[in-house]
Amino acid sequence: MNLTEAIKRPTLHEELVDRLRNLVVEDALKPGEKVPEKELCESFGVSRTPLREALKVLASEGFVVLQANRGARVATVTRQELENTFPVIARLEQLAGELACDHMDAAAVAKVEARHQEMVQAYQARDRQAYFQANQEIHQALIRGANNDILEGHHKLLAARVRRARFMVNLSDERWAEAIDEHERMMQKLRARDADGLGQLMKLHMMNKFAAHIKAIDDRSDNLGEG
Amino acid sequence: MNLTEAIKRPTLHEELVDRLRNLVVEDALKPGEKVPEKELCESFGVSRTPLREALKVLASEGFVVLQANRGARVATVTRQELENTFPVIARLEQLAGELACDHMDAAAVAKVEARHQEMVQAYQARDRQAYFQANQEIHQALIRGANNDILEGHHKLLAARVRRARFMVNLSDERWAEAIDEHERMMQKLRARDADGLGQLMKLHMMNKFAAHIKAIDDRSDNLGEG
DNA sequence: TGACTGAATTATGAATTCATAATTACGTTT
DNA sequence: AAACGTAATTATGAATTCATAATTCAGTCA
Repeated sequence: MNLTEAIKRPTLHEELVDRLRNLVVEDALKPGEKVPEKELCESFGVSRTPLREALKVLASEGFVVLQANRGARVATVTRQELENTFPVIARLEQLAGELACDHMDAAAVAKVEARHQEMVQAYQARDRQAYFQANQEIHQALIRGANNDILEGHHKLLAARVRRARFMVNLSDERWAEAIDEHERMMQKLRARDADGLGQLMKLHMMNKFAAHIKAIDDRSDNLGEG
Repeated sequence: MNLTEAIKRPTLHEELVDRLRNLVVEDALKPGEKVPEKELCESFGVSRTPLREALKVLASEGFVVLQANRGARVATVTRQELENTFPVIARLEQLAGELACDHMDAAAVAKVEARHQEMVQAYQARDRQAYFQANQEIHQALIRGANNDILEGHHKLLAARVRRARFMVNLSDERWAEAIDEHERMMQKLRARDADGLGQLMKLHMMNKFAAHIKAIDDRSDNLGEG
């Protein structure tokens, strides 16, 4: 055992990147808006240099777009981008499911079981907030259980990139019931340590989730007469 | 048709990020070395501000690691990281293969065919340089053919991250012959527009490539007595 | 009144400066 | 001579400054 663990104090730079990314993901900065450098500097109490460094990083992650001599704007997530991102996330989740079956220990599986029960209860109570929370924790636990930093990192970025889309659409009752059922089957595969099975289900679950998402967006567009 | 296409002059920032990343990928800056801020500033003719911005981006991409108050070092690609990265790339290639079958037009397929022939000829001439070149172009064309920017971007990053590993190991004659055979079968699937088939083969091809890679590394370690 | 011109203002990109942390060099002590 | 402690030097992170590009706004002319 190593007693001299490296001290992990987050640097100003990382801190700024995280805070800024959250502003975008949590929708405090709206898509298309220009990023108010000055105000952010004041509210964070830093000068422009570290803030701009953070913006460059966020740009490389796709959360903002830089326009030469015109600063940064919050990236808009287009329909096309959603459709491109979804399958990639689905494949990463598939891989994660396979690896998680092999790598998670009993304690980790038990934790997922617990979250799963919480999620089912949230569903029965029709508590969307609690449902989303438990749902996200389950997926995170499975990704984490895959024990693959690269996979986790890329998944995290992609998931954050489309998370904002969640604010846009409501989960239909029908889809909600389906999702619960899919999760139930996923748990069965996990208990049985059926790696390929869990992977397949997770991929399918994601693609279904995304299809419902896209459908909800389309329906709303129709209502607004946007073709 | 739009005659007023936006002028795409690469900004100093992007230019720097690309140049620096190339220094790492092409092994001009060796893993573990500290990044010589001063010299790079002089050789690029820029001040520290934009260079450091670029370093932050490279850090988020994983090519360098930042140590608080101790600057940047070129990231070392560990065995563990290779083993984590390979399966992720393989899944992305699988998805790319499936999408490419659906999206590539006849001209694009013809181009891949041509590169494939060049690659086979390079193999027959045992011209490793030409082989690697053609091989990479084929994979890039298939990824591009998937017509999915998100997929392409993440694949590009991951591929660049492990590309340096190519410098470390030699392709064995046995594996070389296998690889050619796998590519031949991939072409058949592409011609037949068998999306799932091509995806499966591309995943398999990647995993085989990586297994050979790992084996070569292990063999060399054995020779050096590194256990 | 509305579109155009050009000066004033502001925002942006990049260099420079400054405070501080880390490293090195040196002298002291045992 | 080796190890420790301290001063000098260097490197780093971040603020500030500066030159330039973009935007705004007032004034002019059709």
